[in-house]
Amino acid sequence: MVDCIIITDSDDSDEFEWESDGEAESSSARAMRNLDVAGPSTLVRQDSNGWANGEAASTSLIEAYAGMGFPKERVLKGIKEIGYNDPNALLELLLAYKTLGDDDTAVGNCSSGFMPQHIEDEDDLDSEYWDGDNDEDGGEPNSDGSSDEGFLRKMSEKDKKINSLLDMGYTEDEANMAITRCGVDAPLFVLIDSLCTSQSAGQCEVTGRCYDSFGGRKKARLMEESKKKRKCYGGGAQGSRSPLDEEPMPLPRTMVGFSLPGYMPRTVSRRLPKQAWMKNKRNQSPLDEEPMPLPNPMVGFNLPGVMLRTVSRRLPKQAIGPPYFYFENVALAPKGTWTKISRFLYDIAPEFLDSKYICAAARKRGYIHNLPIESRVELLGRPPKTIFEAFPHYEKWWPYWDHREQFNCLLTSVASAKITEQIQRDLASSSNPPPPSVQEYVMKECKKWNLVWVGKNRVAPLEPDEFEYLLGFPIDHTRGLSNKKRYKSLGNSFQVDSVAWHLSVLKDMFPNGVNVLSLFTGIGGGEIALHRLGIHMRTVISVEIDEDNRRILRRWWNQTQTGTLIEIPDVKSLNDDKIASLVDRFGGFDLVIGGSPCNNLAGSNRHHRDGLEGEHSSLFYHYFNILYAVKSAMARP
DNA sequence: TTGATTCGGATCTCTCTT
DNA sequence: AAGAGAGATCCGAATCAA
Repeated sequence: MVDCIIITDSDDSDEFEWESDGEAESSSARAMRNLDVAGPSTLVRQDSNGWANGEAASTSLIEAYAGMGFPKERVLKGIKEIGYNDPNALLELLLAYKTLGDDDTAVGNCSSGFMPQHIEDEDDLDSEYWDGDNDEDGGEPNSDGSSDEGFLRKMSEKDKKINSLLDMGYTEDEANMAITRCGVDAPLFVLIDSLCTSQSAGQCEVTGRCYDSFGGRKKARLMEESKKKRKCYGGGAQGSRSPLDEEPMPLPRTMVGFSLPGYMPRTVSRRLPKQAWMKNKRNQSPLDEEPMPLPNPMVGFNLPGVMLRTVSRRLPKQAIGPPYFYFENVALAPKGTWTKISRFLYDIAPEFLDSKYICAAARKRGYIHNLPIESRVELLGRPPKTIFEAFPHYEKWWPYWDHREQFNCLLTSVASAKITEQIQRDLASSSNPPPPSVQEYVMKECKKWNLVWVGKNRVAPLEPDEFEYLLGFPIDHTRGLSNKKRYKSLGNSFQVDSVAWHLSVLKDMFPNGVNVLSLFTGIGGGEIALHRLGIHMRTVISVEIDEDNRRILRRWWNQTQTGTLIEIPDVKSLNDDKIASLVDRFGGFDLVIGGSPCNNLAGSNRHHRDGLEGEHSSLFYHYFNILYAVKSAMARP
């Protein structure tokens, strides 16, 4: 029994130095952000209009919307029409502009392509599953045509299709589910196949405990039908078995599949032409999930300082905390991955957020959580949103033809000297400005590797401490490791400000602090987010396989925290008994947080992008298992 | 159809330690 | 000399937006 490595009680929170000596001129800005003052004063609460502390909205507002991808001219035009006082209406107008292109005249009659106002509709629809209450019509979550006539026509079509499916022996639930999933315009055969697919997928070959929310009502029928209907996909190819196969794997609690409360309308309007659909089907195993479209822009449910229309999502009863949970992974995972993850996590819609709306570097991530999403609070000391805000000293050598304002995703490795030297040679032997072909090559490499200009014709990768700064970590947080290791650990971590935005709702809910179960802790992005929010961590059970990462967290903990840190190296060792014992010992967990390994999901993995069943990414199922075990242990009297 | 983006990995060489 | 560890240098494709 060596699992519990360390229990630490530290009482000194003032000695840690965020700032290293001899920083370049940007260090003052960095120091400002890294003044690690926890507590209410670090928070900026938004007023009812969504403006932080009633902040004036003029220039920063325009910049904020421009940062979201809206042309400044249109922002100005929108402000002329709406004024500053109603950001929700303004955003809606901008989205309408975007939807309609330049045809502004029709704005008044059009709903936007992705606004969360549809969420409640879908929510209602889905909540029928949670409540087992079918007495309401599922409704049509979204439609471009908003006229009454169009609406009635669609409802009539829908009724016809529901009746057809009822005649075939499907239940009203299933019929509604298929229409929700495929759209009311989908041909009948598409609806039938979607039911066939979801049933066979839902049954898959997983055995063991079952958390079927249908309460067994349909199970026998599903078992029988899935066997029968799998034939339509030509046999039993079930894909490769995961390393976890020897362990009983609970089924997802529901098999609702693609009907996601809180998810965007595009989810339910995916319609493929028959041929494309057939082609698509041929390339998928019966277990493949429907793809989940990503929102564009990827702004999550709301952003600091720019509140969208108030989003109120209703979670399934089983998903409601305690414990609260927070799961993170790459947004651009292989097709169907997020649908599957969501299916395992109460069918909660992922919140897709690109951190470029929070900081100066892109980081497209999906977050599934059961946290409230209203009344989020922004950290004081907003992170820089552009490259020059973050590193003003680079402006000196930045050529005018490099138009980057933000970095791409910070990965786990950086460019070698060979690349930067090649760039230097090419530029030195070119005219000034260099010819378009050279510019194109240089820019491609700069974007690919996040290179910065550090001298005449000279580019260089970001330093590890610059990674730390951009990702919201204290400067020198990972110092002491090799550079290679620092890049790797940082590249695998959270963007702290983004996560803090989501977790900020816990501040008022747990004035006495939280007990945290932290899975795949890494270098402690979640813990640092909580700390920067001024949320006291009474206990953190941290599960992290890498000794270097554990050491970094331990060092940070000892210098900033007064609570108890318990480290567990291997997530696989955290069985139900151990979880029950921890729950007993600490009185349960308030937060279960973690981002499971993305190795097999990430686009830059050329060798083993094997999806959720890959060697590392399949550890997601441990997150799922552990969450359910915690919930189960906490439910016991 | 094209272009842009992407929490990576295998293998080699170099350096340091024993 | 052997081994360990760090760094360097290769290596496309899935996915999505335009």
